[in-house]
This record gives sequence, structure tokens and C-alpha cells, in this order.
Amino acid sequence: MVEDRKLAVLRAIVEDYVATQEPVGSKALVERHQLGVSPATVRNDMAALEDEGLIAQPHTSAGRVPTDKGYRLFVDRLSQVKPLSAAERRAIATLLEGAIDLDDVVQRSVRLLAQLTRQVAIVQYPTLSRSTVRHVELVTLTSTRVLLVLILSTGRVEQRVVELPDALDEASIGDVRARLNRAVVGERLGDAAEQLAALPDEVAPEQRAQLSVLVASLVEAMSDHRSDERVVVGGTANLARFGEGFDASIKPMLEALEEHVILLKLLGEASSTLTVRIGHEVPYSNLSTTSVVATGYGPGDEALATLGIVGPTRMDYPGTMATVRAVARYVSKILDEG
Amino acid sequence: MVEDRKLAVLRAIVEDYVATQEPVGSKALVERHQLGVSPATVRNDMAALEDEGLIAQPHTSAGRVPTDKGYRLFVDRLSQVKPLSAAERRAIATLLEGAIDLDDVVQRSVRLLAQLTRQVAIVQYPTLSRSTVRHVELVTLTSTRVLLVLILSTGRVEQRVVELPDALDEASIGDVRARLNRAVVGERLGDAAEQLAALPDEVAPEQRAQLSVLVASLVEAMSDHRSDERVVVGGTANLARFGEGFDASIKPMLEALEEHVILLKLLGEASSTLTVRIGHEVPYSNLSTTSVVATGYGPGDEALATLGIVGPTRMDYPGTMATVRAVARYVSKILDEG
DNA sequence: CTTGGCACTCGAGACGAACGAGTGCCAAGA
DNA sequence: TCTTGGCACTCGTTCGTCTCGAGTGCCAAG
Repeated sequence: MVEDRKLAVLRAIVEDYVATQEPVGSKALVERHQLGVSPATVRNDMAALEDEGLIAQPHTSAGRVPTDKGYRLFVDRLSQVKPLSAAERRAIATLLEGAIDLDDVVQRSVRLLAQLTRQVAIVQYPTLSRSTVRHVELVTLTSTRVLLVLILSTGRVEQRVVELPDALDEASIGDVRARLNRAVVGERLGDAAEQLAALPDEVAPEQRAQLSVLVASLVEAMSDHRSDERVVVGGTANLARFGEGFDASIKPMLEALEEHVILLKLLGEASSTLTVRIGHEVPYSNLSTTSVVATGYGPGDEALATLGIVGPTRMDYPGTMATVRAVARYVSKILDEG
Repeated sequence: MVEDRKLAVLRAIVEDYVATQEPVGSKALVERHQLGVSPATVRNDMAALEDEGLIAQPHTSAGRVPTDKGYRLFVDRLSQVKPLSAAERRAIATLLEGAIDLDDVVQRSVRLLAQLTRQVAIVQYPTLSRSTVRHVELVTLTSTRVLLVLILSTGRVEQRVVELPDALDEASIGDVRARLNRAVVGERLGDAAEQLAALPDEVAPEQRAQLSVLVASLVEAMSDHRSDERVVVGGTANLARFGEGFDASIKPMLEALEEHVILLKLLGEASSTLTVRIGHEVPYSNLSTTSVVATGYGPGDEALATLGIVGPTRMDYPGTMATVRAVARYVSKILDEG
């Protein structure tokens, strides 16, 4: 079938180009792959592929390079996900199992992703909105200042120093603490705010003002999406490896890595399926020579957050996709157990 | 005085080179600075400076470039610290005053430093070792698991999940909590461990094992220097600006920025005086074309931690030094108030 | 000690030729 | 209709040569 061979040629071009980083010509192609046809035939196919916008030549007398559209087709239809080696699996498992808390899990995941894919890795912290409240703690600092600590089921801890309008003795603190906990423990963050709303009305008028302040601060801590949006980046040193030709992209890349908002946009909506964005599909126009491979993760099958990698469009998609998926699964498992 | 003019020439060379990033010749020098002598004279001086190892020429027919030693002399004796503009001071003050907690202070400081100096900024978290314990909290998770929360005077919170050998009811938890707090609140981290050592012996034998586990975990949390070593980096996008010629250094630079251990070494010992390390003086051989400007900071006059910037040896030392110092002072002030 | 003059060095940039990888097209063969 | 070998053509890369000029070092005179 002619169509089949054309696709085989496209696959070969993508693979060679990714490996050598140089435009690939018809002759080199038949030498390196068993296509069973002559260079001339390949050239005809190439011309057709070029008409379809799947490949392009940088200049007239050069080999071909896949376009974004070409990569897209390759990813969607031509590549099967490479299974990881046993050694890699073991490495992932042992490294992640050594983690001692949430922070550490996230840290280790980034490192792992960066090392295995040799790209820049991004991991978003598990989002708060679906997690539940485990405990609220009040700690007296001075007579009119308390530290409010909010502990969540994900292991995340939020803290606020609250300035009270009036002094509050230990007994009252205990009472308030109990009330707060009764109201919100076990609740999802979204629902907890409602539970808190009625609370000030239940207590004696002289405590009401105090409690209101605390409730306000607590609600604020719960709805604070600062931590939702926390992302960790690793493997920036791999940027240097991209090297020549990618030089122009390194600046926007570094800029993007500093802006967590942009990173979150790159990662996209948490979804449990693996997403690949190629070149212009990346939602940030300065990164049009860049691709993103990301996937959601989280305990159970819920995708609480997203992790992934960013690299040049010219990357090893099958390998990268396999690694990203594997890491996401292991992290999810760890979170499940924790 | 001839010596004086030689130094003026050195200063002029440093300033011009920093501004233009190109080797500076004798003619350009007399044109741009009012030295009141002819190029030939300057050439003689340059030859002398070169003999002293303060400047060098990249190749025979090129202008001069300061050596590390030249920069050293410039920093030590030729530059007066530039006062910041009123606008800059205001910017620092307002930005930092908006901070809501320790994390935020650190975050904002990095941004600020990076923006003002247009270099890569590094801020170390205020170290634990000198801080004191404000409160220890125990939260029951399941019957044999408790969450141990350690709150420090700096506002830092450490947490550990502790697996108990046996179930512990709420009353006992309360008792243990009280004992722990009595033992360590107000103590410095270093001393607190000793206070805890004797604790298990004071309680009934059946609680002893439980308490030992908790104490061990607490001691571990206090001595955990992971958080001591936490550093935050910002302004990496400025690396791109260094651009041409600095290309070779960008890789080791990125590598260093990923290794917090290395960054800590770069920042050096916390000391309240401003430290400048130039080129080979930087304790990391791959960064020999790089300089570090750092200073300690912290509430009062104690230098709890260090912050600073890293950039090419060819940088505006007076301006950078002024900015680093100013930011450190403001941050210290904020910490003082918090 | 300073200065103008002068010969010298050497990198940067321009120019051009040779090279060769790669192409498109065509005519012949299966 | 598809495949293939042949062939002319394109064009970026490489390499050597040349020129230009910024900058130097040295010297002799002021």
C-alpha cells in the first residue's frame, strides 16, 4: 500500500531527525531503515508528504524536517508507547518510596522526571479544592495574636497569623478550637466555608467578633489558591543541552519557567489522560518550538494535579510519554498510600 | 600623582567594559573620560596595570579587559556604593510590606533582587538553628498515627506523621502534648534536644515507648537541616541576557542553580557584612567567569541567613552591592516586625 | 614624565571558489 | 500506475585569501 509506505517514511523521518537533529535526506533514509525501495521513490513520497504539510525543508537543497502537523500525526497514529525498562521502573519505585512527606514526593518527582526524560520537568502540587480538612489548630502567640494552622488530608499545611480585636484566654481558645473543628473536619474545602458561615451566631456576643475574625481568616486560608497554583520546576540544566538552534527559544523558556501562571497554563487542565501539545498548540506563543507532555495524577483515579515536561518539538515522544505516564502512576500510588 | 592616575584608568576600564561589554582601548578611554592626558600616556599606564595583573588583553591587537584581580581592586578601593534612588527605595519598601508570611517574604525578596539587579537572585530561608520553639502540636490521625507539628519563632512550621507502636487515647495525647511543650517551648533548637532526652523517664512505663517515638521524631524534625538549606532562586531569565560569550558558562550556571548544596556554598557563611566573590574566588570551579554578591540578613543584627545574586564577573558592582544591601536591610526589618 | 609619530599585529569581515548533500524531473521499465 | 536510475540544478557550508582598522609597543623629542 502506497499510503502505508508514506507513513513509514514519515515515521522514519521523525525518528531520524529526533536522533540526529539534522534534516534528513532520502538517501540516508533508505540506508538506515529497511524501506525496501529506492531513494527516488522515497523522494516522491517526501514530495507528497510535503504537499500535505507534514514535513518541510529548511532550504531548497536540504533534507526534510517534520512540521508540527507531522509530529502530531506521528504521535497520534505512528508511535506506540515504549515500555520502560525494568531498571527504570525499579528506579522510579525505589526513589519515590523513600519520600517522607508531600513536599518530598513532589521534589523527588521533579528530579525523576527531569533525569529520565532529560527535559525540563514541571510538577504541580496536588490541588486543595478536592481535599478535605483534617484538623484546625489554634496556637496562642501573644494575648491578641494566634497562629491558625489548617491541616488537610493531602498532608498540606496552611498557616496564618491572626490579629484579634481583643484578648482571648486559653479556655476560650479551647472552646473556639473545638467549634471550628466540629464545623469543618472531614469537609471538602469548598463546602467548609458554608459550615463556617453560621458559626459566629452560635456563641456569646462577646466572643462573636473574635470568632468572626478567625473564621474569616480560615475561609481565606482555605480559598487561598496560591498553594493550588504551586508548581515546582526541575531539570533546567537540560535547557543547555538543547543547545544550538534552540538558542532563540531559551529566553522565552526561562521566562515561562519563572511565571508559575504560565506554567500552569502549559500543563493545562488536570485530566487523567496523557496530553501532548506540539509547537503552536502550546498555549503560549513564544514557545512555538516547544512541546509539552503532561498528564494528571492523584490518589485513586482522580486527577488532582498535573505533571509533565517541556522540551523542544524535536523530542523522543514515545519514550517521553511512557516516562511521564509511569511517573504519574507511581506518584498517584504513593499518594494513595500516604 | 602617577599612581592615582593609574587607578583612575583602571576604574575607567572597569566602568567602560561593564557598560559596553567590549575590550576598551586607550583612545576610547580618553574620549569618554576626562583624564586630561593623551592616549599614549594611558597606554603606558595600561602596560603597567597589565604587569601588575590587573588587566589583560584577549589578543595582541585588542583593548584591555579587567582581570579578576582588577575587579577585586576596583571593588575594594575604587568604587563607592551607589545610593539607591528614592523610587527604588520606595519600590522595595512597598513590595516587601505587602508580604503576608515568611514564604511570601522570601518569594518577594527573590523577585525584587532579580528585577533590581537584573541578575540571578538567591535567597536562603532564615536558618532554624538560632530560632526557638514556639509550640508543639499533636493531632490524632488514626488511633496509632499522629501528626506532629513543630512551630518555630521564625514562623516556620515542620511536620511529621508519626507511627505509634500502640494506640493512644485523647487524654494521653493531651498529657504528652503538655509535657512536650513544657520541655521545649522557648528553647533554641540546639538546646531543645537535651531537654527532651530525659522526658520518657518521667512518665508511666506503659507510655514510655510511645513518648520515646514521639521525642525521637521531634528531635529529628528539629535537627532536620533540610529546611535550613532551603533556598529560592529567581531571575533565571536574566541568564539569557548575559548572552554571547557567556554561553559557555550558562550550562554550569544552570546546573549550580539546581543543586541547592552548591548554592549554599556560593552564598557562603551568613555574615552581616556584604561579601563579594569574584571569578575564581567563587567556591565552585565551573563558575570562574561568575561573581557572587551576598550578605547575611535576619531580625535584629543577627545574620540568620544569606541572600545575594550571581552574575557575570563583568557586572555593575557598585549598583548591585547597593541593591543587595538595601534589600537585605528591608527584609531584616520586616522579619523584625513579624 | 608626557606626547606625537610610526611600524606592527591580528581579529573581523568580505569575497569567491570548490564541494557535496539533496532535490525535482524525466524517461524507461515492471 | 508505480518504481527506478540518471541527470542537471540549487544552495548552504567550508576554506582560503585579502583587506581593513582598532589597538598596541616603542622611540625620540619636548
